[in-house]
Amino acid sequence: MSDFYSRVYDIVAKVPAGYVITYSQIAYALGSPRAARVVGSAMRNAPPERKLPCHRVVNKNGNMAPNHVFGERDLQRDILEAEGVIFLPDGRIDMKKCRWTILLP
DNA sequence: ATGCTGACAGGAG
DNA sequence: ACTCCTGCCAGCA
Repeated sequence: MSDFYSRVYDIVAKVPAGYVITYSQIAYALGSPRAARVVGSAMRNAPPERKLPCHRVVNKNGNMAPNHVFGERDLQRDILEAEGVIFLPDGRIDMKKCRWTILLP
């Protein structure tokens, strides 16, 4: 596993239940603000043994990853709702209230 | 080894 | 407001 991926996982692991974080936030925290895409790849290749809360990683619009990634349609949404994440009437996450801010070293 | 792809996002036209 | 182009980096053909 690359160092970059490991750091991504490390950050994702720190996101508490009831909050979400964006791909770009993670990329920024890693020193590569434009590597949001790589963060997505990292999630796709996420090692199950780390039991990462990948459902808490969303895009800046407050939308979750395409349904096909989690297998079942809208599964990610169900999990997030169960954790206390607030959804807007249009089906997007209320980023204003649920966005987690990374504690920078 | 070379090149294309992708759970994204920001800047330019 | 919307479309296109580019950055980033591990995987896979």
